[in-house]
Amino acid sequence: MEARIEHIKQQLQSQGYKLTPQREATVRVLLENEEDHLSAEDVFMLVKDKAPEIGLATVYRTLELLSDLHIVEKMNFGDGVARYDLRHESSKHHHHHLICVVCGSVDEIMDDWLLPLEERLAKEYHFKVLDHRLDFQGVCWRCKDKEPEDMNKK
Amino acid sequence: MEARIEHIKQQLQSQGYKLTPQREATVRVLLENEEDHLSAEDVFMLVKDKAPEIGLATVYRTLELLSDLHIVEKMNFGDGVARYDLRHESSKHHHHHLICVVCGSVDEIMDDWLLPLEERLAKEYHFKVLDHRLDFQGVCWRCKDKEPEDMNKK
DNA sequence: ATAGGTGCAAACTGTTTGCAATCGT
DNA sequence: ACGATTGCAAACAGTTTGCACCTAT
Repeated sequence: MEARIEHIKQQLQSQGYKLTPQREATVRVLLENEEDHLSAEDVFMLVKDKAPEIGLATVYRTLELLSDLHIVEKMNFGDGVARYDLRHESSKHHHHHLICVVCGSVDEIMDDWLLPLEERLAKEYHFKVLDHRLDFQGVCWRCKDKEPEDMNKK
Repeated sequence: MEARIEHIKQQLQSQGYKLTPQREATVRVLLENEEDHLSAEDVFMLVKDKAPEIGLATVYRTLELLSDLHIVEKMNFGDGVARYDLRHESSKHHHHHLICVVCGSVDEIMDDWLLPLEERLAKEYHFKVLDHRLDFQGVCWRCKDKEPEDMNKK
């Protein structure tokens, strides 16, 4: 964990940015919630525990910066709220999301199932794929047992 | 075209809603721009030609209503703007998007390539898929020839 | 008359920005 | 001292909502 912070610090410094206390606190929150797809507001509230004086704008600026440096990934499920995830060190991992329409949970699956499709796209549509995202809406295993009372969204 | 409006009218009426002139004008705009992924503001401006007195709120309400009835699909590429598309009559078609990072164009491909994956999800993750979306970011055939000068986003 | 629908303006939400104060080197 | 960074508040964009009016039954 310290090693990963150190690594991020170097990434920042190599681009002329500093790892300020606020930025470090933000990164730590992201590290501690790596699987959670936090919104900026979520991050803000968690960071306040570590650095109570921080402002929401700083969190936004930090997340934006980290996103520009491809240290975090900014994503966006259809609800108009940006969510942020630390990118995993190795490989441009493509994660896919299982979004439960009942409880709102977002699980991740990491397999890269789409390589064959990308090849097909290149061939049939002459489209050069740089990245992709794949989200499934449905019912997660946790909710599948409960009675299906409220399956209509909102 | 008139037939499709008639069909939508019946869908509305079967749920107790009316096809008011404003709603009809909105639907016509969607029909005339079926491939365009219009934002609410786009729709608003186009509808004003047909029904100048219409308010933006009505457009939002209409799009929301049509979305609830699954007549249009509300979608959202990462830019914080909701976009709307008429759903194609037949089948719950899953369209996938080819988003060009150079020119911003959004092409659609209609094939349903993911059925095998959905089966695998059910088996391996016990996730019941209701819908999915798949977007590819990359370079479209139109831009691929031009020199690759400006590949950095924003 | 009554319920649904509309236009307008105000409210709200998530995000960005201007700016003066502050920090680290 | 200098440029980068911060906190705050105000600005912003897209969307939603409250409400009085309207319009078909």
